[in-house]
Parts: sequence; C-alpha cells; structure tokens
Amino acid sequence: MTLRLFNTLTGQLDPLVPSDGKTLRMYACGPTVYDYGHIGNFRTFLEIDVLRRFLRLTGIPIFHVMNITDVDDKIIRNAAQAGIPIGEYTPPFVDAFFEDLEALRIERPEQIARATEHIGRMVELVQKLAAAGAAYQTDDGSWYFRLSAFPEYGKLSKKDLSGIEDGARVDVDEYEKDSARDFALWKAARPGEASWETPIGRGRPGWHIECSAMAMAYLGDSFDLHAGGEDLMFPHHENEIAQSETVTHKPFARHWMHVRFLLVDGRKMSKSEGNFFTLRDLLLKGYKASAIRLALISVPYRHQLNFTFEGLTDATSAIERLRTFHQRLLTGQFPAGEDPELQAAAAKAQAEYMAALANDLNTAEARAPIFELVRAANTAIDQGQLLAGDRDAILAVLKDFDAVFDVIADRDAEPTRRAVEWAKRSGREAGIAPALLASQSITDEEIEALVAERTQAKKQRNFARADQIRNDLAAKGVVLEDSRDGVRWKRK
RNA sequence: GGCGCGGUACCCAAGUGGUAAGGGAGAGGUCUGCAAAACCUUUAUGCGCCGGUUCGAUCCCGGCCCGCGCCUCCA
Repeated sequence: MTLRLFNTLTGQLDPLVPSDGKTLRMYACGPTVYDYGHIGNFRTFLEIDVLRRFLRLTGIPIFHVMNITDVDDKIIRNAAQAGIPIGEYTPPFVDAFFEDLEALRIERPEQIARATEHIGRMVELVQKLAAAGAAYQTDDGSWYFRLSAFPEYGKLSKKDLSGIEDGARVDVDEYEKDSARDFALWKAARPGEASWETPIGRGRPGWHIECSAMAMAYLGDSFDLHAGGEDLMFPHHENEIAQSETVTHKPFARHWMHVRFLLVDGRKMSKSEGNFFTLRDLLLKGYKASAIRLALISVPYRHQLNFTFEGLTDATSAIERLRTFHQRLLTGQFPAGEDPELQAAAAKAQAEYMAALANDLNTAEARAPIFELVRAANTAIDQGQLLAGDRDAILAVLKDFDAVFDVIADRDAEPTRRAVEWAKRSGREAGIAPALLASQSITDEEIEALVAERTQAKKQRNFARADQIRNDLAAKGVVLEDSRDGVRWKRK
C-alpha cells in the first residue's frame, strides 16, 4: 500500500516512496525553544508523527531529521530579559519539549539537530553562496541572499514576487540590502547578543540557513520529504529551496508536506486573543494526553482544525469506548473457532482503515471502520457469537489502529502526574483543576482496597455501603463497572 | 488589494454525479439490586443561498452571502 500524499510543490497527490528504494529520508522543521510548546505546535508534530507511523506500518523505514532552533531573535530577547546567556535559557525548554512529545506519544525523530551545534555547516553554505555570487555582505557585516540569483523563487508557495514593490511592507531602513526581499543568511554581531567568530565574520545565523545546512548535512543534497506548518511555506521553505538549490543545482526536497494551522474557538490562537494553550495547560485542566492526541489528529492535516474543549471531551469518550472494548476482548472467555462473518468484518475494517490513511492520511475516514468493527464485535459478544479466532483477528486490527493513533494503550497517568509536579514546582498550582487534585489524592492501591470492600458488601447484599463506596470513588473521578468477570475501575 | 481554504444533523466530522460514513451528545428501550459498560431504536427527503449543465448534483460550472488562513515573527 503506497501513501499518496499531497505535495505542495506539485499541487497534487503524489506517491511517497523512498527514492533510494529503501529508507524514506525526511526533514521536519522543529521548535524554536523560546517557550513551552502550544497545541498548535503539537498539531503539526502530531500529524508528522501520523505520517511516520503510517509509513512504518506499510513497511517503509524512516530516517527523520528534526532541527531545534536554539538561537534566534526571540530567544535572544527572552534570555536577555532573564539576564542569562542563551545557552542557559534554552535547555529547560528543550527538555520540556521532549517531555511533551513523550506525553503525546510523538515518536522521536532519528536525528535531532541543534542549530548552535551546526554553525560551521551554515558558514560553509554562506561561503558557497558567496562564491556563486548569490550572497553579499553589507557594511555592518551581515550577509544576505540575493533573490535575483534564483529565478525559480516562489515555486513552492506559488507566489509571483515580480509585482511586489521593494519596501512596500518590509523594513528597509535597518540594513542596506540590495533588494528589500533579500533575506538574511548571517546577522552581524550586535553588542550583548550571542555570536560566533567565523571566517565570514562575527555574528549569528539567520533563521533559514540552519535548515538548509542541517538537512543537507544529514540527508544529502536531495531527499524525499520536507514537512512543517503551513506558515513555513513562505518564506521559510521558499528560502531554504533558494539557498540549497543555488548551491547544489539539484532539487532540495522532492516532496513538501504542510500542516494546516489549528484554530481555537474559530480564531487563530494567539496570546493576545486569550485563546492560547500549551500542552501543559490542558493536562493541568485534567484532560488526558491521549484525548489531546486524538482530538488533534482526528481532523485530516490539510484541514483547519477548530480546537474546543468540547472536542477534547468527545475524544475522551471515544477513547473510553475503544479501551473498554479492548479490555473486553482481552479478559473475555471465547470458545475456539472462527465466525466467517466476523472474520470478514475484521478484514474489511482493516482494508478500509489502511486505504483511508493511504489517501493523504485521511484520519477522519480511517476511524470509521474501526468503530464499525467495535460495534459489530460488541454485538457478537453480547450474543455469544464471538470466537477466539475472531478475537485474535480483531485484536490485530486494533493493533494496526494503535500503531498510528496510539490511544488505546492507556499511558495517561504519567504525563498528568508529571504536569502536576511541574506546576507545583514552578508556582503554577493555580492552573491545576480541583477535580484533578482530587483524583490525584487517591492511589491505585487505595482504590483496589475500596473496590474489594465493596464487593464484600455486595455479597452480603449491603447495597447501601456498596453504593456509598461507589459514590465516594466517583467524587474522586473513579468510575466502577460491574460485570460477570468482576469489577473494572478507571479514572475518568 | 493578491493567493488559498471552508460552510454537511444539537456539536465535531468523512464523503460521492445516482440519492448522506464515523465519533460525541440527547431521548426511549434491553440488561443490572441500582448504576456503569454494552446492545437496539431514534435525531439532515437534507448537505450556506440563487442560477446553470445533466435523465439525475450535496458532489461539476457561474454568481452571491458568511467564516477562516496566508501574504510580516509564527506550527
């Protein structure tokens, strides 16, 4: 099964296959570590994670490089405000970023590349551009890319820049660029700012150069896929193409994937609008990491996703349904054998699931056959028709579902616990939802003991005591389910 | 102003030139000591509005209305 993925460059669905016939080599723009990641950031990383996981499910190995931008204007500004060097300012945010990825079950790329560790590569690239006549230095020592050196500029974002007047919306006063659209490759050192002494002068890299340099360092002049948020298409990715292809005269990335922005309550998320959420904000409100993951990946990546708390609640319920069903399969007793209809249903769900994802990662469509199978199987179990062979076939489908969605296996406790600890440690207790604190106030062992006591009470037909225990637990967000096979409990 | 996307039931949302997946929520029922879970029934003769093409359009074309994104740091 070959993934057909929309390619920004060609404007159509193109098959995504490794050009070397083996490993898919991809580069995805990572975070600028000036603050904690917000859900918009994570939507992009989640969608790229879906891509990775689906490729692997189809048997394609991946070599995925992700940069970490640990030097840029915002970092320099924030570090200066904090009164510390950028080398001290960014590490906590890098750690937090990886912790957040883990919480959301986003797989770590094979290669992480930090900008500050690749300055030499960037300098070499600037030198090559200068040698090619595509870069020039201004009086203050900064280097710029000469846009006129790359006639294909705009081919990714389909922009025709010929009609744009120099200086129209660009600040031309600061530096003496040849053309207002020329972009910075290297920024000359300014007093008090982080800088490196290099053959092209003392300074720091412009933003775009790092991705060109690091992508080529790890993936070569040409590679299979480059991905990122839609905002990066222009100018960031356009600039990467210009820098890279001017030097190599080869196509930079063959395939470009752009993830659409998410909206919050119908508006672009921004701090000034007051609709800005970090992952940690949501965890502290009591939403589970799995629900956040599912909510953010359930709308296909090329569509705007309108994030709401209701959507998070919906996702929570959907996950509960899947987990309850999964548990039912694992703990139930089923006679040996196979039911032809259920076998066919499982095979159909599997096929439709894969086909949906292969169609430009249509996650919304991919969910449907899974839930249809859940209903069919639940019905069969209720009627005593599900056999061991059917259970195995259905579990195999769920396994493939979770290979991409990764929400059935319950790993929600740890991220929440860590978020609460972090909040307490950093003076953010006010952000912790009371219900979450209540839930955290009881241990699994205490719950087990109360459940056992309730079972005893029920045997003695002391329903008053049994209900009291159930109500007490409910107050702490613990839900009980009685069944023939015993009592199952879960934290809401 | 330029470029682009979207408007599908109470909410989210997929989708196709031949008559509307899925999830959530609500209502009724089965089961249960009561619940929960599960299952069954139910909630769009309808897919922003108006024209057109067609035997037939939610899906194609044109116009209009509304919302959103990008064009500048931004995932």
